[in-house]
Amino acid sequence: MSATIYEVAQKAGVSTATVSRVINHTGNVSEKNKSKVLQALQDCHYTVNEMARSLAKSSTMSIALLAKDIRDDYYAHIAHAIELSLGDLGYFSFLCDIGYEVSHQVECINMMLSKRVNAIVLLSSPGDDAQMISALLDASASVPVILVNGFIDAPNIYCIQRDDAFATQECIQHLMSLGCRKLLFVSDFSYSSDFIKQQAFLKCGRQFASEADFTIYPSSCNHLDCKDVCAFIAANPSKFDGVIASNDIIALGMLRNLWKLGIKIPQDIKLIGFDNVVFSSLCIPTLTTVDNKIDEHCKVTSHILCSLFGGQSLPQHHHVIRPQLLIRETTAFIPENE
Amino acid sequence: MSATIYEVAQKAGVSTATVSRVINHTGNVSEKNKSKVLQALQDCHYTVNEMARSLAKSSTMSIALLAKDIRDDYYAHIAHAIELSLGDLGYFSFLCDIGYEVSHQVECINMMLSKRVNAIVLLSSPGDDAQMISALLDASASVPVILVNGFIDAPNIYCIQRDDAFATQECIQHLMSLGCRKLLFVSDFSYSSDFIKQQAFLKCGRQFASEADFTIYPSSCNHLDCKDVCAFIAANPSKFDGVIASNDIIALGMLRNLWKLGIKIPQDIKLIGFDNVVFSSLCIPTLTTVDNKIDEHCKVTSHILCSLFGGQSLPQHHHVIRPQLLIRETTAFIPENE
DNA sequence: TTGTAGGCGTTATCAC
DNA sequence: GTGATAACGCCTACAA
Repeated sequence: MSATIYEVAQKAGVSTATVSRVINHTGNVSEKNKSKVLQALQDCHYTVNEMARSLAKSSTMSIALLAKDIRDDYYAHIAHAIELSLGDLGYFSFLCDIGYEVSHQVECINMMLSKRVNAIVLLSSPGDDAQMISALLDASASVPVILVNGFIDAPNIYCIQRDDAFATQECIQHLMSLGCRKLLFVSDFSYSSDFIKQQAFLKCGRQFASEADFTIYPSSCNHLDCKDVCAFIAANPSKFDGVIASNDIIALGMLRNLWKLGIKIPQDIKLIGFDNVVFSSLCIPTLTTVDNKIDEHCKVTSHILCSLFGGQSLPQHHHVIRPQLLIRETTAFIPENE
Repeated sequence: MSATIYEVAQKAGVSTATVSRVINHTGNVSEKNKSKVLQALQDCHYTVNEMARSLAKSSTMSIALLAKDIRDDYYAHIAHAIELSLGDLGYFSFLCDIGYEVSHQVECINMMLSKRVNAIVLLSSPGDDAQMISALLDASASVPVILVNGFIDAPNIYCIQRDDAFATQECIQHLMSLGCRKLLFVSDFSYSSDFIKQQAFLKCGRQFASEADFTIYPSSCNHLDCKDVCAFIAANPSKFDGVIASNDIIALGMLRNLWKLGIKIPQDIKLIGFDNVVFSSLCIPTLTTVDNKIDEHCKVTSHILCSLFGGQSLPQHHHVIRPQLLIRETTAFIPENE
């Protein structure tokens, strides 16, 4: 148990008001009293009680970062950057795992309201669950809500969205420019972004219906069970010439499994992933992938929060970030006569 | 601004005590009053103020998880698991980035004390900085401190350490059993565990001095600039037959770069990494690596915290976890006559 | 079963 | 410059 301000005041022979002034550098205190207080503070091993302080000031100077799964590299990076930039502003931010279960997610949001945080940043799509959306709307009534990769159109909710549809289009255009005409989309459908990519893929399919084939692999895949897709591809060797995987882990799993099946990349099939994980540039051949522009996410998020706390109103509630296609060896151009 | 308990009491026509009883399911309240309160709670959009509650109960039911860098997969996993198991106990835990700068780390620890958390879990070695150790000792005077991969011998400090020396020994034994006699250790020396591995490597070097050569690559390496080591190896083709990299990223970087230089793995050189990252089983050839047994870390950490909060005293303050060598293709045995 | 009132540790507004 | 003292919102004996 740390000492209270009373004990310090008593030991220093002054009032609690004076002690408070010294602690917070507010108001004038005579040098003599100041040093007495400083000494007493030391002697008592005093640590301020933030509960009491927050209660008295009715402000916590804290921000909650909520993620479904902090093990996700993408969100860990964003969280890290936000913590840094907000720390500079004097705000304390912390990260919470809210899990995949909606009821628990809602509980966490309410918990944050109980803790009287100054803002809630949701690092992941709220999905389309009505309960979750309603919880966020409720929250936005008392505190600004930032959605990183989600969208809710409401007064106190600010959204930053990655344009996955655009990125998917870029992938397709790239593949087609290389001569691919038989495209396959593979995903584990565990993120809402997977569906956005799928929709964009289908849309391009309709757009280019006369020029190329667009297929969606119907089962969910991850790096462990991508053997099924690969076997499927190997069984129909001439059916596909370009594959888009919704993330690098799947792509890398496929890269290995297709290699084992004797399918050459990029000669036989070209392959693209998403996320630009470290290993995408270490594999053989290096993986063409999409960079999520995490830095930009962070910049925008920080900017929103800073403006908000700086008392400025933000006209723009919806920010779109365009990912960038990184062309590497899995989509290298191979001249026909080779 | 959420309503206070007073407003709810007034609206329901009861006292604040009754409202509090309803909120906390403590004490008996007549059905009639209960429903009145419940209704008022709804009408006022009441959210409990945790600051006030914590102050009154002088307990926050919360635990701080501190990490130098939450982007580190290893710690993100541990943090995730701890959050889950503590949530079941009714404790709220949150993760904070404390950065690499000692002064900031100390600040964060003190901030946690101000917040009156019930425990501090440091997810990463405190290093040997005197300031940091002193801060942790101070903290342990008022709250239990758990060190995941660190060691300080003090009453209220509990330590969980990964036995990296043991793991390194295992790697060396494995390589020697395959006939390797010219071993190289490569690291980026950014973690304290890197030094432990290096020490263990040197110790084995002395132990097996008559049988084999042990070399430590003097510069710091990561996946980007591991080209230097690889060039060095290529320039002295017969000088090394086994490489231990202190983490998988370096190992995977080397795997690619050695391949580009025409050095065959495992035929020419055998390679081992550390951490068992996802891609270690997706690369070609698959990487022999060391699994950190994250699940065990979590189990032990959770167990310590549960016992502590359950009021039990823990005789054992130091837990050691043995990593496990996973033998894969980069150390496959190649018969001599092949 | 219910209400009153004191206390949790700070901050901040007054007088002095 | 300094010191009472009233908030801040909630919990919990204690009394009724």
